[in-house]
Amino acid sequence: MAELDTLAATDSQIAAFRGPLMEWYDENKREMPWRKTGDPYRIWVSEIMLQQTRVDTVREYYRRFVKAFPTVGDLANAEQDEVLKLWEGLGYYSRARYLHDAAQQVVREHEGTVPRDYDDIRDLKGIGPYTAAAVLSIAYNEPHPVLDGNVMRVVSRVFASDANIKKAKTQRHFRRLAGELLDPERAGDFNQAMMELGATICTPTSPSCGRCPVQDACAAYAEGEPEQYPVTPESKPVPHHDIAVGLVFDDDGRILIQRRPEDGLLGGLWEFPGGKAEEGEEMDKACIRELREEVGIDIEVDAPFYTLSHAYSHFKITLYAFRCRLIDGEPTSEEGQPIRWVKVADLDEYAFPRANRKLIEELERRQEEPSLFD
DNA sequence: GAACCGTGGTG
DNA sequence: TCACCAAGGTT
Repeated sequence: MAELDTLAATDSQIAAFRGPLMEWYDENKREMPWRKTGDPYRIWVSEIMLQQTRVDTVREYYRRFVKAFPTVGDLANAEQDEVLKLWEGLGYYSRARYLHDAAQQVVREHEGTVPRDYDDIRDLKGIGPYTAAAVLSIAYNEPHPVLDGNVMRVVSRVFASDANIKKAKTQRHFRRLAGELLDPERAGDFNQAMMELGATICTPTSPSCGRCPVQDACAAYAEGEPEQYPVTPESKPVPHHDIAVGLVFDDDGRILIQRRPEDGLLGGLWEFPGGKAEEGEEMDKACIRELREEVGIDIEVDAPFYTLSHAYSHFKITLYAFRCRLIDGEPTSEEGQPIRWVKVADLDEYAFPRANRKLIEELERRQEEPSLFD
């Protein structure tokens, strides 16, 4: 096994890689909405949405987003609530907040033009090494190699490197190797070709080496077991929490919602108030306690409403929702966490997390069938 | 360096 | 069913 520091692309390897990859890409590239434009702003939007998110998931979100905000200026002038509503369901909501902030920064500091300089674009919130290289290469054809999960897998196989891809040192060398393979004349196409190869041919399990255009340049293929690359460390156990939330109705049939703090999990989204149950605590008691602590009201639990399981990025929950009535107190808006009474029909105007959306769907279902509302 | 940050598809 | 993981970035 070669050491990372001595690993390098040979001339023959580059020759067997660059040309065949580009030919394959020209013949096989998939159609994507953001490939119909040369607008650096739209390419930027697409790359933010594509972070840790599949192409097929992004397509529709992208279309709606650039229709609502055709230019950097339009996005900069938008309200955060409007941006988050368009991001609802896509996940990693800090991406939307950062993109919104960065658009205002581009208007303020760059006259509304996406920077072409690496350090300048890296200064924008939400743009790291990958996105900077992606936008610069695709929008401006600047020769920066991208290193995403696909490229990491391709590089680890081409060079048969068993280095841990979670380590910064490994990524530094893999980025260098990707740069050695890069076609400097067609940087944007080359980067997209690398990612598309990883997504469609050089897949994590059972790669299609028989259809691979760079088979002859691949050391892992020569070894016979490309699936053993890349090497990743074993994952840790995922924690589980029980969550109690209250569907609190007032006398007019409106329901109480609260916006989450800007930072952290689901930041800036609206939700039904509630929180984590304590060890051994009954869920209805947890609901009463949380509503007292979070919004300063006394409520009575009418009935269990719905229970669901949900997985977040690094923990899992079981969510217990209860139908509640306001007994005493006026809901108080904590700092940065405004509350609002909303008609069920108007809940669609707000951005909610998925788990809450499931509750809303159930609410709407039972409103159409009042008999289901015990 | 490592924890944190969503969601849906996949085998 | 459930662990894995996808065009990563921030703190």
